[in-house]
Amino acid sequence: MYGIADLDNCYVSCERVFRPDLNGKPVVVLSNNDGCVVARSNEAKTMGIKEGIPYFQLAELFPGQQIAVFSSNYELYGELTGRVVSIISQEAPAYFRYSIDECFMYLPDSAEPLQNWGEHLHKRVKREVGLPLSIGLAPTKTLAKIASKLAKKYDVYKHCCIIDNEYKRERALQWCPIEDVWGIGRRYAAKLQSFGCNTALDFAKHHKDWVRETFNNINILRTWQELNGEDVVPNEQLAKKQSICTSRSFNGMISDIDSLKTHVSNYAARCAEKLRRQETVASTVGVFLHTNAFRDDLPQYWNFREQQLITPSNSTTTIVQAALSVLESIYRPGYSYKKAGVIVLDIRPDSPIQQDLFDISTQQITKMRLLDQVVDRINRIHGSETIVLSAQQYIQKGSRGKADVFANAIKHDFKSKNPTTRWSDIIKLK
DNA sequence: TCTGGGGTCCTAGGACCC
DNA sequence: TCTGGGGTCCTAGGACCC
Repeated sequence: MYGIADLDNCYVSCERVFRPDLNGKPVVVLSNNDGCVVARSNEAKTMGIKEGIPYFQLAELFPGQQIAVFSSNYELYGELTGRVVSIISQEAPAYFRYSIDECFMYLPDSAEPLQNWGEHLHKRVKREVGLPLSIGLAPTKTLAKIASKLAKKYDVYKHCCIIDNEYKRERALQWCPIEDVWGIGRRYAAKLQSFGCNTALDFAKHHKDWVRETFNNINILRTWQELNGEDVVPNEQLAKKQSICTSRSFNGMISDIDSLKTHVSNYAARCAEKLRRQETVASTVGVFLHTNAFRDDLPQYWNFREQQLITPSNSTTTIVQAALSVLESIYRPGYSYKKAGVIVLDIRPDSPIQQDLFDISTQQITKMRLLDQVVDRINRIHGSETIVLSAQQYIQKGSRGKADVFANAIKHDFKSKNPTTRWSDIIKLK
């Protein structure tokens, strides 16, 4: 039996942990740069606030309404959800983290009543972390996802819904709109609806050959099989990422290459750090650059290029150098850029690297490795960007203060504090 | 003024090999 | 007149997820 444990309205619920006064009220959390709505409380959903609407439209669309707004605070969400995963690791015999707010679990058939187990897990997470967790259990992951939606929607399930017989399966599929099925996105949903499939059940009742011929795609065939009770969606194979990307939209627009270099250096440094954290190296470094696609009044330019490293690496210095050289090759003056990003690819385990005959000496590699280790340690203890390469340093107009990395590049006007990770934000009781 | 960020997988088609 | 067959690898584009 598979289980999925899913936090309700994750970001909003995290914000409410330290703002219990907002329970029962409409709350939204915005994307980076306070761009658009990425999380909504149930009250905000009921009001009709759609996911993804730009923040600046909120006031126009819902004039005079009291809506609590937060910038995203990933430090907080990461820390709180980490606590939830730690509880799941104690309660579930096997699990894997699927996203920031979801864990798949595998539960062997046993005499233990699973309903009680699920309700216990929910209560424990609520008591110890303060976050609302919904649990769905079923013979396949796709059905478990549907069960968790039911668990969220109807109080009668007490936050844990189990699909464990044919009758419940049919009822659940009949209840579930086709576009809510895991693996059916907007495109497939529209196509299925054009064939009269409005619920998961309509789709599941079609013949397998019809699905094969109509879509000619293995993923949607698997979804169909899973809805019919066949466990075929592969379990997450690799915990390690095969590509790592760091990108940001700018607060405003940037035209000069020097500012772009600073940003790209920082994104590259983040990628290197992510590589080291998962003990891997990459052999390709790519950079992309965008103008603002929403501004049809301005000339548009988009480009992406990549470069092979002679020796696979996770060194900040090496990755930053490569990224900057790619940036220079794709940069075109005369445009206003809105977004840039660095992607590292061809990722493999960091151990016996094949040393290239023509690359820098082993001695130098060892030196850079030690430097990265020290920098990582200091940054971990004293906060994420205490030490940076000089290329990463933002030069503020008129001042040369401490590198204020990202902070002056991203807008977050409504950010909450970090009482669980920063001494300066710790909550004081009278 | 203002429109997110980070991933995975599949398929078709072209280049190239023997 | 008539121009094979089988395979791999790479890339771009499109779909999906949270």
